[in-house]
Amino acid sequence: MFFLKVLPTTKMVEGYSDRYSGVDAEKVMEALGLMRRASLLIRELEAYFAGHDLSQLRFLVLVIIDREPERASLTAGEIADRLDVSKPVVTRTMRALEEAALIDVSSSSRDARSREVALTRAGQEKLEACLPGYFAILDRATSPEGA
Amino acid sequence: MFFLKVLPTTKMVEGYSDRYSGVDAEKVMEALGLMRRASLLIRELEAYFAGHDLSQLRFLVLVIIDREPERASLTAGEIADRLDVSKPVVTRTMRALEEAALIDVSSSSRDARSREVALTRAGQEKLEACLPGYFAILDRATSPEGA
DNA sequence: GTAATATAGTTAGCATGATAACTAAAGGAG
DNA sequence: CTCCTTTAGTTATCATGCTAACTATATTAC
Repeated sequence: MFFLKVLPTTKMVEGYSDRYSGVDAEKVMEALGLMRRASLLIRELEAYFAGHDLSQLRFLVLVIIDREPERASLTAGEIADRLDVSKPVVTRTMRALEEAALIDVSSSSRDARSREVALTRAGQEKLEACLPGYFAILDRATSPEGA
Repeated sequence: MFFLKVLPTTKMVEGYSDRYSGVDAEKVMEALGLMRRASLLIRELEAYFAGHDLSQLRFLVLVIIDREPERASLTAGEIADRLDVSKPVVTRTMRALEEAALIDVSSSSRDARSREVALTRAGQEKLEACLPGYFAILDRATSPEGA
C-alpha cells in the first residue's frame, strides 16, 4: 500500500530527478498518483467487504469460482494461479470461506493431494449480495479524481 | 492489495453489470486495471526496498522528513498526518528506523508527549542511496503497460 | 487551582500479505 | 517395483496494515 497523503509536486520531483539521468518527472508523478488512488480504492473496498464479513481476497475467490460455469469446482492451486497470491494465503483464505460455509471443499478423486473447491448456495448468494455495491464503488472510483 | 491475475473481460463485466443500473463496464474495468497495476508496482517497490533493508513506508518517512528542509525535525504525529497511516504503524516504523540508526528521536521540549524525529547522517545517506532506483522503477512503471 | 476534556503516543491483538520448510501423493527412470 | 523428482497443500513464522484501549501530558472550564 502507498499512503503518502500529499504527493510531491512535479517541481519537487524534478528537484530530485534532475540529479538522476533519464528520469521523467511526469512519469514519476503518474506512478505515484496511480499508487495513491489504488491504495485509497483498495482501502474503501476492504471496508465495504468487512461490512459483508468478507475481504476483497475472499470475494475474489468467490468470483473466480463463479466465473467458470463449465467447471463445478476448481482446485486450490488453480485459484492460487488466477489470483497471483502465495499458496499459504490461499490455504488460509479457503479455511475462512469454508468456516463461513461459503465454499465446499472436498478431496479430488483423481489426485489425492488436490482439494476441489465449489461455491455453496450461501456462497453464491453472498457473491450476488456483494456485486452491486462492488461495481458501484468501482464505477465511482475512476470518475471524480481524473487521471 | 489486488492480485487478480487475469482481469475479467469487458464482456464479462457487462454480463454482471447489465443486471445493476447505472454501472459503466468501462469504468469498472479501468478501476480493476488501476488496482492491478498499482499492486504490481507496490510489490516491485517493496522488493526493491527489502534489498536496502527498508520498506516503502520506512523510505517514505525518510522522504517526508527530508523534504521539509526548513524543519530540523518533525513530530511523529506530523509524520502520521502526512502519511495517512494509523498512529500505531508510525510508532512501529519509528522504532525500526531508530534501531537501524536512520533517524534520531528525542522528546520535545515544548510538549513532553511529543517525539521529535530527525534524519541521522546514515538516514540521509540511505535516502540518497535509494532514490535513483526508486525513480527508475516509477519512471518505468507507467510506460510499458499503457493505461 | 482543580476537574473535565483533548491530544500524543504506546500496547495489545487481529487481518492479510510474504517465504521457508515440511508432508504426502503423483509421476518418471531404471 | 523402487527410487528420485515434482507437485499440492499445510504449518510456522515474519512484515505491515488496522482498531480498541491504555498512559501520560496538555488544555480548557469553572
